[in-house]
Amino acid sequence: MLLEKRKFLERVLKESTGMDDVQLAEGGEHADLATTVAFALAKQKKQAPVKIAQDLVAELLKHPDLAGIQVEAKGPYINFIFGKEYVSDTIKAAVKPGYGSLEKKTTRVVLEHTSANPNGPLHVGHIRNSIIGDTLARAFRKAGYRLEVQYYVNDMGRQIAIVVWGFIHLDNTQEKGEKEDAHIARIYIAANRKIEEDPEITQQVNELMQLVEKGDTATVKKFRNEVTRCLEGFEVTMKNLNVSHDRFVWESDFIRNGYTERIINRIKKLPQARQEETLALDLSEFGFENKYVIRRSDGTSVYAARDLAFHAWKGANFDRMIDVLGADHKLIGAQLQCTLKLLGDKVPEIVHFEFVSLPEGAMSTRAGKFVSADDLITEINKRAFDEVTARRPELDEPARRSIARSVGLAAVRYDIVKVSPEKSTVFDWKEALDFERQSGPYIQYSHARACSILDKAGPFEECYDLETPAEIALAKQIAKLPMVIERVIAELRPHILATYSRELADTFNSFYHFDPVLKSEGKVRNRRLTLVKAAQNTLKESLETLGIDAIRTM
RNA sequence: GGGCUUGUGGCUUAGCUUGGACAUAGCGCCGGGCUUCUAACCCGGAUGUCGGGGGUUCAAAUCCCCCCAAGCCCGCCA
Repeated sequence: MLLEKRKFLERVLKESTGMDDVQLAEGGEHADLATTVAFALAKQKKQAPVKIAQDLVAELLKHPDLAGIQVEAKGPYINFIFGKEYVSDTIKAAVKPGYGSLEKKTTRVVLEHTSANPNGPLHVGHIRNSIIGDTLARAFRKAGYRLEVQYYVNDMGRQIAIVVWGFIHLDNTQEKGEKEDAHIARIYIAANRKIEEDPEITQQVNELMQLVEKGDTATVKKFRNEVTRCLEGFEVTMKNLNVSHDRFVWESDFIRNGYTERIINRIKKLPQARQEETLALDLSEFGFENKYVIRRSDGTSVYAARDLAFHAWKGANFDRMIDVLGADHKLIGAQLQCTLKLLGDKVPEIVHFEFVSLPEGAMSTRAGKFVSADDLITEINKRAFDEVTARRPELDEPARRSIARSVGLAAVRYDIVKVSPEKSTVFDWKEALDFERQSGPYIQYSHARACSILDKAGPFEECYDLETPAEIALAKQIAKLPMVIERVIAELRPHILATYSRELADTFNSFYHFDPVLKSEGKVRNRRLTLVKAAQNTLKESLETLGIDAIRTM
């Protein structure tokens, strides 16, 4: 497909020009691939770029391996346009199940995402992490990697101590039908109010934290109990979002199993270590101004120490580590990477995403200012159900509910994954509830249309020779999927797949409009049905990699 | 104060890592299209000093410098 063709042309061009960078790029409407290498050569050879392009094309035309590829110079640009064989090879590959998967690799990858503090329900900021992380996970599996997805449970933080304090000292009755994580948030918010009124409580919270550090059985049990309840709530939310983890790793385990002590001992030996009352690292030579504290003066470890232990453990068990973290972790992430490098350990690749805020400002669990993921899902399912009911009144209620669930999920996931991670966003109800173009449901709809055609068609003989502009445009869009998967992995940017899937749906809808399938006859009908099958399969593979249900009807 | 990220038509957004052919698309706006494979659709039109200024280059939304604005970060918190 395009991926192979690109690699092939890159090699041929390198041989022909002697250039290291052959500047091969997508040619837009001019070509399938194009190069501007003539400009660079112009300087070297002191000739006009147009002439160089012409000469290079003349040379390339003699190349035996380039048969079937149209090569032409358009001014200084050299365009490559692939012929029938490329199109038919694409369709042959794309009708097969699993299209877009890359070859199996032996690399073991561990990917960590979400890892929200268990002090309240997941909100629309947390699920940006979940959805970016889960989409990356799906892309890694599609790209042939061996992958384990982990959730790092922060079970010894101050926030959890505040929750536990609240459960001991405040009215902690759970309201009827109240979800575990919502219950915990309510107590957490109330406890924080009390602390504001009475600063003495902070002392009691500190005592709870010290008891946990010491491993006091009763207190540890209380912490574990509340955290477990909160995680149960998270798992319901994540299941509703098609997000899953293979393993939950508990922070406090890294104290108990001695890993934290072990890494602290290794850190002590670093030349950057400064042991005074505290153990800290001086990373100023790497541009970090403040000292990086590893152990408090009272001998207890800080979060950073446990996090280092966690990553040392991951590094020993996996070839590649990927963390999906909010932009607020940029500094500590960089300090962590720096320290692991000094220790000679494997360093994680960190994907940072910028914040999601509300129109009225930043979200805060403590202040109770957030839109929970559960509320979003409830609202969107309601909206989707109304929409399905209006469009498909003939379907029974369970069928409409099922479609609505998939459509709602598609809207939420796509709305979040389509934006580049480095962009901060403001949560907007109107946009989140939109099912029109540039939405997940739009892509699902194209897929459902393709399924509908195939269902009505009955058996047909596959035919791979395409003719019309709309057919060929669709085939060439289909050809890009493997390259898109590779780019998502290389750049760790899942929104690339979101953009691609939307463009694929656009191209399919244009084809659908211009080239009738079921009404055409003979060979034309067969080749269009084959193309529809290829498009349907490519849409399905793309949607599933985005974690969106490829429903057959809607 | 220092650091990181962002700034693209009224709103949202792709492209920026790898400079190159008329800057991507949606919403909204204007005009068309359902007795025809699902109109959650399609076709056409209007709308842009790519935050501002300077520089590098044959060529800058893309690279460099300065400035402005927004978000985030700078704890013996996690």
